[in-house]
Amino acid sequence: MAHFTHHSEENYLKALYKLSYSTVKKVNNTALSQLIGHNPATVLEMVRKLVGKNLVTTLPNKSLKLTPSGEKKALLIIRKHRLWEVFLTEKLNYSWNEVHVLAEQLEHIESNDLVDRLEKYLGFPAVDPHGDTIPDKKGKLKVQESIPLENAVAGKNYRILNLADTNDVFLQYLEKLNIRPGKKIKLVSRNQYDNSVMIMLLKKIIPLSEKVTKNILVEPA
Amino acid sequence: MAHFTHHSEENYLKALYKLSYSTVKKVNNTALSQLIGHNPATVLEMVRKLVGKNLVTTLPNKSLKLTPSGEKKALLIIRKHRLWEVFLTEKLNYSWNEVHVLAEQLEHIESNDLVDRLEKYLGFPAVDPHGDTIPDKKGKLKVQESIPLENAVAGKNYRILNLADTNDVFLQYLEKLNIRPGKKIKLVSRNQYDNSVMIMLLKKIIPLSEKVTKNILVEPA
DNA sequence: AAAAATAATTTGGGAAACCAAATAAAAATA
DNA sequence: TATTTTTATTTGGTTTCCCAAATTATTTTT
Repeated sequence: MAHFTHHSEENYLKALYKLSYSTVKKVNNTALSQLIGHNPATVLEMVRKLVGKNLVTTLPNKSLKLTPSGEKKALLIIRKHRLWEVFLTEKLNYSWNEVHVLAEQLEHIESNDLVDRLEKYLGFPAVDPHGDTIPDKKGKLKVQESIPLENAVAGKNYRILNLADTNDVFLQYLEKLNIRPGKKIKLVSRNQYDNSVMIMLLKKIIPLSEKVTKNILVEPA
Repeated sequence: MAHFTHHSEENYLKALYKLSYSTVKKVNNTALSQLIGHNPATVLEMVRKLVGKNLVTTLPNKSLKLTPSGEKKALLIIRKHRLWEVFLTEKLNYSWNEVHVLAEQLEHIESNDLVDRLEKYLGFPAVDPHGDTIPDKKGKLKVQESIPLENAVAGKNYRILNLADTNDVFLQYLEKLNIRPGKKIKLVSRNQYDNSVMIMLLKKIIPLSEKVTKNILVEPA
């Protein structure tokens, strides 16, 4: 039986992925045990199973690493998690700090097609409510370099990277507002009615229309 | 740990609920084993556990019955199942005959709040895509008085409520004819020879065999 | 009622995920 | 380097949900 094996297995993969990008000096059995809150013996057992499935490798110094296929699996789970989080906040009005627990359950629903449809339904969001980028259906995570300000998250800080429209009027308009690549801003709020936003730049609040936010590329800062 | 115990348990409750409203003469261990596809020994074990939790009782003649609290639990699972089915068809464009498998997974997500919000988001639908009524958040199911189209009266208007056969071929046949729960039809005439009927749907006359009319449930409209 | 058929129950296992406690190995420190 | 501390591994459990095969009711049929 397929059972809910995958449930546990997926949690291990996700944890290993997290650790690999965390500040933990060494991703070993102890670190993994602590993160997922299971006994080291249990963790060892599971890791061996994952090694057997070619999802994880243990380096000579005993630190753990996802194989390419393991990493892909992890990213596909993270994709599900983040898309469900978007759904919960955007459609069901959950606040962004209460969605995590629910998404932990939803991420284990077995159907890639379902998540692909969900993504489409949500309008292909670039980031989840926490501002983390969402891997694509192949498990590729775009390096977070640039997202349109349109898809940015209220309350977060950003650095302006690029302007996607070379129209002169547009550029001069931004210039007057002191908006240009390199500047640091905070997305204060978004108006659901017309998708305009308020940003804060150098202590000043500035309103920007949807058309403008579509053409300002930023990165989290 | 709470684990996924509930997952299996919930399936048993749901199965018992289904059986109690089916045409099965006696809801006993054998019937339950066959419906859920598990070994009789396994089923006996689970039933005993459920009896211990006061969710099921065994009558002196060994037939099984849900207690009030067991039935409520069952109905709350069915509520989740049906609301998720509505979501999948209405929002993610699944066709109504492919949502069942996915809803089987989604119905086990633990959060009543989530389903309540989902219900609100979907506009408090009365029925799922198959035409089955959705229990309310207290586990109450409104009774719908439906009659098979077979027994309907020529010349009267009806609304299709439900389809009594889940056979795929049957469902696809109806799908092609645009016949599904919610549609309004008129019974134009009945052929005494073979008990076939003519119905009118959207100005078009459609013939239906006796076998088909036995499995289409309608209410006067 | 006796035989046959059917249903319920018991018995002995199995796999998956867990754990605590003991031991072995490795790393850090004195 | 010797000692201590930390980490990895082994060993011997546990629980949950599942199975097949044997046994014991219980019903049905003859």
